[in-house]
Order: sequence, then structure tokens, then C-alpha cells
Amino acid sequence: MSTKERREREKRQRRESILRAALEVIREEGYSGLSIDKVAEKAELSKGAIYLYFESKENLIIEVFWMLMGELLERIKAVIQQVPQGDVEKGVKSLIKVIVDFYCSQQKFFVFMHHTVSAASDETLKGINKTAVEYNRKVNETIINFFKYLGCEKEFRYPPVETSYAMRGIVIQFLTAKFFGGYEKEIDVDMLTDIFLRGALK
Amino acid sequence: MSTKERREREKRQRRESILRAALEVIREEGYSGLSIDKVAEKAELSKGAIYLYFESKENLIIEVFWMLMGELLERIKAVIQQVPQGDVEKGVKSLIKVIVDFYCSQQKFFVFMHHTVSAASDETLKGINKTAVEYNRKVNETIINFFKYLGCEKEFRYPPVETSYAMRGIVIQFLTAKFFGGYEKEIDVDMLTDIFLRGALK
Amino acid sequence: MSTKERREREKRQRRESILRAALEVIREEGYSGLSIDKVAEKAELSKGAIYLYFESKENLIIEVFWMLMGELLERIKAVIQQVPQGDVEKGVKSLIKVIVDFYCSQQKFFVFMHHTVSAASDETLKGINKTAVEYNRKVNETIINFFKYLGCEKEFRYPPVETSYAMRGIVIQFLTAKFFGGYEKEIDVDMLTDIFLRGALK
Amino acid sequence: MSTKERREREKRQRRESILRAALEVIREEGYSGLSIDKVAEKAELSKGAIYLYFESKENLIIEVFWMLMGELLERIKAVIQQVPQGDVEKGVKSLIKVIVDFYCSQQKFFVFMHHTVSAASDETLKGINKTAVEYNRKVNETIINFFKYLGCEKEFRYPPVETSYAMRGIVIQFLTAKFFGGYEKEIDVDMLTDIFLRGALK
DNA sequence: GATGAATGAGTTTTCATTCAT
DNA sequence: CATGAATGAAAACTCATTCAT
Repeated sequence: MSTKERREREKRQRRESILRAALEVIREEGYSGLSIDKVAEKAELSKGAIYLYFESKENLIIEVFWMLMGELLERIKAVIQQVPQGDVEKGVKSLIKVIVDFYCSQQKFFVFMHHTVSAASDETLKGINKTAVEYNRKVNETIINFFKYLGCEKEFRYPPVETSYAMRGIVIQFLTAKFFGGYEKEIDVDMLTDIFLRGALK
Repeated sequence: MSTKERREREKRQRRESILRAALEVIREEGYSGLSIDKVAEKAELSKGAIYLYFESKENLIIEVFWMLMGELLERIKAVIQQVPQGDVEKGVKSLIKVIVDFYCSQQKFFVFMHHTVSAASDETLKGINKTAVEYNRKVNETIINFFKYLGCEKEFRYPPVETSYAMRGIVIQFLTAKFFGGYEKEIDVDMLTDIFLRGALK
Repeated sequence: MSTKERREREKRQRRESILRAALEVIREEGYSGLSIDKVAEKAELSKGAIYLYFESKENLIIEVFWMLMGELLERIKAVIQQVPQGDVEKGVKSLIKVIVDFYCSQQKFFVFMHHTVSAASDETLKGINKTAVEYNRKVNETIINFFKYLGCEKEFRYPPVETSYAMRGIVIQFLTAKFFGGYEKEIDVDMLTDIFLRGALK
Repeated sequence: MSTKERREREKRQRRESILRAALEVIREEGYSGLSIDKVAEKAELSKGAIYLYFESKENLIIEVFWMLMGELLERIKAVIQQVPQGDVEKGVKSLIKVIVDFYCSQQKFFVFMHHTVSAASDETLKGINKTAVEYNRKVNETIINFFKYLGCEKEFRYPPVETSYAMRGIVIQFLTAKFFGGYEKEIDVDMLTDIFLRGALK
């Protein structure tokens, strides 16, 4: 059955390359510039072919979203390898830095995620909504694992989920301010870390 | 001149009613479902009539945005009347509560604002971009004035703008979690206040 | 019945002022920029009022057309006063010059006439078509009268109508070339006169 | 590669058939009646399909224009084959005849060209303006080549460009008179030739 | 599997004309 | 007479999706 296997593999690769193409389009033209035509062109495929791999544009967008999230989560996990267990401040600082860097390096994706999550609330798009919930859960899980690894999980005043939200909130807000709000300074990771840890730790 | 006055008044009312209609559409169909057709239908006017009151769809959206923001800022200012100067904790708690309540009462508007602000990043929409920046400035200004009123402005470890962002971030994140992220608990304003103040105060 | 008379006079004046306003709009924005709104604004009247004086936009345009043509014909007639009978070359030169000057001074009207006459051929607009025919007849009549006045009418090789067309054709072509065709030289009235007279005279 | 070739051919044919459809619409409804809807209907295609072949309505119009002009210029060139070098009168007569016949066979196109060239003067339509200038240049070039072929180029009193304009003017004026001005006689090509040559030759 | 031509409902916007006041 | 708010049909253009090849 090696033929079948090869086919499956090729199919996966094609999917991936379409997702990459979509990403590229978003990077170049923004979320509202994303059209199947452009994706097809970028992927060097026909419009019709896209629909062999994805049910609809909506679907494609969701998968792009997941691909990106996957990358961010990977990066967060990778940081764990590099920070020593026990050093909470250094650890959290690294965590915040990787998030800030990730989004800064891909500003368009940040916007895109905002859009995706926002669009997700349409009652008509229950499917997408699940995406948002699931995404949220995974990010929290990853961050909480991080806290556990650092050994500070028990030292927070509030439950891990809420603590995770607090941290994410502070970070995301500064990113939003930077990208949309005219905040022109560099984001000061030390400050963010300080505010968060003071607020969250016992 | 009562005729002229009456006309002016009616005109203002019409404008307002169109804005309300647009809001209603957003409430029912989400931001992406907002079309001039639907607004016209909801406002019980012809498509053309909309353009007697608003230059373009973009313009209409911006004005809806500002109407909402105006309401929120009004509410924040109103809180000042009700909290005693000096009681920082109580004051911040009230501030956070009013923001949480406002957004909770109009969930769709929350999404809508996200979209409006996000859409603003499209290079093509310089006009809207100004809106986002301006909005951001105004919110900060209002919050900072609040801090001043409470008398805690000087007691923060970081500059007022950054402090304002930290607070907003924490609040917005919990709202996002509630609306899109499957966070099902009531938002605990006391907790938010506590995290923020511990993090921000010297 | 002086009241009635006054009314009639006022009505005529209003009509005239609307026509002038329309003209002004054409001068500023070109034929395709002509809208009832703009005419009303320029005439300092309401949109509705225009329709008290003119049945339709089409009608208004036709009347503007006639007003212009009337002016041109007046100018041509005026030239007769200034050239001595008998001097054919000088006379024709003056005639051509006045036409060239008129159109050059009002380039937009030239375009406008082209448009009006062209649009006139729509089978649906028999009314306008009559305008074109009538206009044509009048211009020829005026020119032929001019020839008669100069005393050269009998010296042409071909009938006066055809001779008139030949002259008009040469002039109009150079104007067209100047306005649309990239012909950048000054129009050489002497040359036009020379070509025409050599071609037309016995 | 026969599939690819076939596709290319079909594409060309489709384009052509859309252009023909547009022409047909102009023929039936005049320039101002030309809408994409009608073209689509006439071409038995959907509105969207038109945009697969032409970038915009403006573009489509320009191409129709060029298609027609191409045909006229072809016909003029073809006449060269049929007239003997050296016989100026016969040659010019043939030239004028082919122009008269062409426009007479396609009266609506005459109007259309007037419109296209006129519309070109709108400051907003720089793109079309180029078309008018370019068109003008090509027609002159073709006519001047014709003169050269006949060997009479040096015998004109005025430069070739001006001479060409004079001829075109006389011809176009009679066509205009015929189409819009109520001139009901047959156009007498001999007369036009005579007037032109007497006027133009030394 | 892959293509890409075709669809058609949808979008925003304009403007001559009407009519209640 | 005069107003100007309202209409509504029409315009150009877009794009996710389908389907014959």
C-alpha cells in the first residue's frame, strides 16, 4: 500500500503549501485582501484545486489560524528548554518576550487573529466559534504548563486560568496599542513582567 | 424660525435612527453582515436615503463606533461622581465594573470595536486608522483622569499611559475570554482590581 | 395686468439664471459632471424648483445648448457689422476667427456640444434630434447670409450649403485636434481661410 | 499542446465576441445606453464573465474603439493596393470614399467615436485621453502615408499634418451633417475631393 | 485529480425625479 | 411658488463557489 501512503503524504504537503500560500497573502495584503484567487495564484494551483483540499474559504482560514497558533505554542514550549526551572522572573520574562516577538514579527497575523476570533462570534458560524474556544484553552494550557515548569504555579493568588488571562491581557493590550493605537515606544518586557508578577504572585 | 429648527431636529433624529439601525444590524448579523441594504431596511428608509446622512459606509461605521465609545466614556465619567476621592481600591473597582458591564450589555459591540480597530490597520484606510488612534488616546485620557481624580496617579510604578494599558489589558482579556474563549464564570471584578493594583502600585 | 407681466418676467429671469448656472457647472465640471443637484446649488435654488422651470434634465440641456448657439450666432452676426462688404478674404478670415475664438474661449462647451449632438442620435430622443437638425440649419443659414453679405455667394463652385459645410468642417476639425487630439500649435486662421477659399471659390 | 492552443483560441474568440456584443449594444442603444449588464446579456454571458476578459468598462470601451479604428485603417491601407501611384485625384477620391463608406455603414460607431474622443477630455480620464491622441496620430499617419504613396506630399501648400486635418474635417463635417444635421443628399465624394485638392494643392 | 471559465448574488454608490409640507 | 427629504432603479464591480472538460 505504499502508493496509498505516498498519496496521503502528497495530499498533506499540498494542504500545507496552500496554507502557507494563504499566510503569505495575508502577510502581503492583510486579512481583507485574502481571496481564493490570490491564494491559488500564490500556491501555483488553480482555484478549483483549493476546493479539493478545503471545504470553503472559512475552513481554510480556520486552518491557517491553527497553523499559526501551533507555531506560537511551539515557540513557547521551546522556551521551556532554555530557561532554568525555578527562576520565575526570568522564565516569565522569556515567556512574555517570545509572545511579543512572535506577534511583532508577524503583525499582520495579529490583526488576522483579531479578525478571525471576532468573526467567530457570528451565530451562523458555530464551527469557527469552537475554534476560538479551543484556541483559548490550548494557549492557557501551554502557559499554565509553563508556570508549572517554573514551579510558581502554587504561588499565585488566583487560579492558574485566571492568572494566565491576566498575563495574556497585559501583553496583548500593549501589542494592540502598538499596532493600532499609536503607541510608539518599544514594548518594555521587563515592565510587563514586573506588573504581572507583582499583581499575580502572593 | 421654528420650521428650520424642527427640520434640524428631525435631521438629527434621522441620523441617530440610522446609527441605531446600523447597531441593530451589527447586533443581529455581526460586523461582516453589515451592509447598507440591511441598514436601510432596518431604518425603514431607502438605500439612497442613507447617503443623505452619511457620506459612505466607512463613515457610517466610524460614527457608529464613536457613538458607542461616547457612551462608554460617558459612563466612565459618570462613575467619578459616585466614588469618593481618595478611595483608590473602590474607585478602580467601580471603573472596571462599568467597563465590564458596558461590554457585557452589548457583546456584539465589543466584537464590532475589535473589528473596527483591527480593520483600521489596512494601509488603505488611513481615515479609519486615525479613528483607532484617537479612540485609544481618548480612552487612556479618560482613565488617567480617573486615576488623577482618585489621587493615585503618582503612586504607580510606571507612567500613567502604561498603567492604563495594563488595566485595560486585564479587563479586555477577560471579556474576550468570556465572549469568545469559553470562559464561563462571572468576571470577578474584585480579582481584576486586586491583580491590577498590586501590579501597578508602588 | 401688470402683476401677470411681472410674474412672466420673473419667470423668464429665473429660467435664464438656471441656464447660466448649468453652464457654469459644465464649465467647471464638464458635461458628465452636470447634475441637477449641482445646478440647483449653483442657482441657489432647490432641486425641486428646477423642475418648475424645466420638464427634465434633458430639456434643460437642450436649452443650454440653444443659449450657447444663440451666443455664437450673435457673435457671427456681429462680425458682419465690422467687415467691409466685398472683401471676401478678410470677411471669411474674420468669420473663421470668431468661431475659433468662441470655442477656444469655452472649450468645455465644445465638448458639451459634441456630447449633446452625439447623444441626439438615440432613437429614443427624437426631441433632441430635432435640436441638432435645427441647429445645423441655423448655423448654415447664418454663414450663408454672411457669404451673401460679402457678395461672394455666387462665386463658389458648389451650392452654399455644401460650401458652408466645407468651411465648418475645416474649422471644427482643427478645434477637435486642438482639444482632444494633441494638436498643440495655435490654430492658423490665415491658413484655414486660404485652404477653404482656394477649395471653394471658382 | 493542442489543448492549450485551443483554450487560447477560445479565449480570443470570447474576447472578440464580447467586443462584438458591445458594438451591437451601441448600435441599438447608443453610447449612453452601453452598460455591462447589456453587454453581458447580448454576449450571453454573466456580468462577472465580462470582467474575466476586460479589466473595466472603460477598458472595454477603449478596445471597442480600437477594434473599429483598426478596421477603418485596414480599409484605408487596402485602398492603396487598388489605386495607381501618381494619380492624385483618383487616389484621394478613393480615400475619401472609403472613409465615407465606412462611417455610413456603421452610423452608430461614428457617434460612438465622437463620444469616446469627447469623453476623453474629462480630466479624470487620462487613460482614455491618450487613446484619443493616439488615435488621431494614427489616422494622420495613415493618411499622410497615403499622400506619400500618391506622390503628392510635396505638392501641398501646407504641412502634411495640417493638410490631413483639412481633408478629414471636410469629410467628417458632411458625415455629421448627414447623421445629425438633416443633410439628406448623398455625400458627393467628387465634390469633397475637388474642394480639398483645390484648397490644399499649390 | 486538476483546471479555470463561468456564474450570480452581492456590494457600494449615484442621481433624476417626485411629493408632502 | 418653493423646498429638500425621500425614492428606487440603475450603475460598475467582486468573489466564493461550481462544474464540464
